[in-house]
Amino acid sequence: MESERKSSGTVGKALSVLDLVASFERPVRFNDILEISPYPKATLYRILQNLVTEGVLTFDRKWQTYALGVRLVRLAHSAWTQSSLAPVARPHLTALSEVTGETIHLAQLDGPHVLYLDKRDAKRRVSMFSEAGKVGPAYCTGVGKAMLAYLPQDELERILPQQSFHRFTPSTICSRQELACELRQIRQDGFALDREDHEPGIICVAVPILSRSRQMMGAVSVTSTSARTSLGKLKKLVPDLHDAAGKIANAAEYWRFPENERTPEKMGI
Amino acid sequence: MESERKSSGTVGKALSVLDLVASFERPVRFNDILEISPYPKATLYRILQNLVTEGVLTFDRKWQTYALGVRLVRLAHSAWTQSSLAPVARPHLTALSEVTGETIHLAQLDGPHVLYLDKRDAKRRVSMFSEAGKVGPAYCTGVGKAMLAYLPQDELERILPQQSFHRFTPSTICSRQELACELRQIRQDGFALDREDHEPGIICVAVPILSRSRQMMGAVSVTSTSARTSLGKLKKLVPDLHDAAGKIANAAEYWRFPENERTPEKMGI
DNA sequence: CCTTTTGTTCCGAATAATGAAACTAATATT
DNA sequence: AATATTAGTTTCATTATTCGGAACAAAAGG
Repeated sequence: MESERKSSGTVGKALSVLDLVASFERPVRFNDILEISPYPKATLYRILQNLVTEGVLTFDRKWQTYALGVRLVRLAHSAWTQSSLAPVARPHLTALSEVTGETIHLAQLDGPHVLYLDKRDAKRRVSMFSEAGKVGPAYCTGVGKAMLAYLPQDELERILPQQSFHRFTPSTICSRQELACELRQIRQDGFALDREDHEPGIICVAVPILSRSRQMMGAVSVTSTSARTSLGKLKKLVPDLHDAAGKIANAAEYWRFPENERTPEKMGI
Repeated sequence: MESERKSSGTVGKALSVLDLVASFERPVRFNDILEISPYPKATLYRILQNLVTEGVLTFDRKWQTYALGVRLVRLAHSAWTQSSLAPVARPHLTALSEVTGETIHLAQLDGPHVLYLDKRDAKRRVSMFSEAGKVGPAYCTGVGKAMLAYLPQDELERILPQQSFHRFTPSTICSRQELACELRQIRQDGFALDREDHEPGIICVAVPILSRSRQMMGAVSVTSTSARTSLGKLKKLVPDLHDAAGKIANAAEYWRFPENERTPEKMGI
């Protein structure tokens, strides 16, 4: 396991420690965290204690383990409601899943990662909490590539060095050069393909969600298996995807300020 | 709007500001936050900037608004997975919802609040993200009272002063004395009732989830409307609730450490 | 009983946060 | 258009926290 980059501010350090704890999938002991943390023992100790008293970490004194606290769940609910595309996108995802009959994903970028915010299963029609909040790599997923392709140059350059370029399958993109080339292609086509880049047998088409001012807000995708369908057939769904993405972008722009004390006109858009 | 209590540590302040932002249901401007914050302008400004650079808040420069960032959603997913009862309780909630045919809630305490972690609707069989993470008052909900009743004295005393005792309906409990009395009754009965305490027409039975060492871990409830059923009939479901709560507690104790490097025996339980 | 590993406390030095006030940029008012 | 008001940002000397090496304590393992 690698050690994270040392953050500067006090809150940055605290958050980085939260990330460390989150990187385990189980409650962890002090030493587990210490081993992968860039902080000296005493410092880490104090940060952990701090986080525990703030209720954002919990400490199980019986097993001497730390785990992320439920306070975060409450904050995340607000985040999901007030700042992600999820609530606004919900009806459109449902519609899309009915039209296509395939698995649908809604994602946004969280730093260098793809963060899934909603999902419709091919069978089950409803999204689940346990799916939202998952992260994946950006350079080798449909939604990830669709988003990277429409990111402003400066942000892209900040994010690219943080991609791992790990080879998951024979068709995974493994270098900045290849990726740059692929992104150009995506901008030309208006959609991104996942040709079993991340998981063998899993293919997908994704389109970016763009605001009227062409700002990249997220991405939607349709996923399937190469056994059930082909990339060619999936491509036929691109118009439906663009349609959904457009509707989501629109809905987001209009619903963001329900009580429009400040109308778009006033702000000069 | 009231101003929050000033937290001591640097991270505490940062978190309290996050709470402030979360307390709005929409993106907010600097001054909106300033008005309800206990911090001077410059201080709040710096804290906000910090949080933005950490990615835990986002700033929309077009509208000059702050909103909780998606980074929190990722952290919450880990919290939900590694520290809440939700993943472990899931199958048991499903079973309970099938037996009762009514709405089921799973909740834990988050400070003085009830935090809902999962929900099964009477109709739709699956839980949704938008439901998990919601908070409610503890003193006037079934799950809340069930949990308070089994809280250690010292923790209870820390939490009680933080209850608002707002009168939502004619039957809401509005004082510490009444509540203390009700909690005694609950400990005697082993279950809590919501007699339209919080919302008119909504009734519910709740039981605490207790570990083998009688530690309170959370609560489960069955909710219905007074139009459809009665408290008397709901009470008949108490055995099913206790059954589910017991199973959840068991599952939690055994599944908490999947790879038991440290077995309960070793730890001397 | 001793050794090793793991967790906790101390305290002077280093760093970061504080907040009043001055300043700039947007709106509103006359 | 000029002025007043409100909203947002920067500065800087002061103050409060955090840092982290090292010593200490407590378990776990021999």
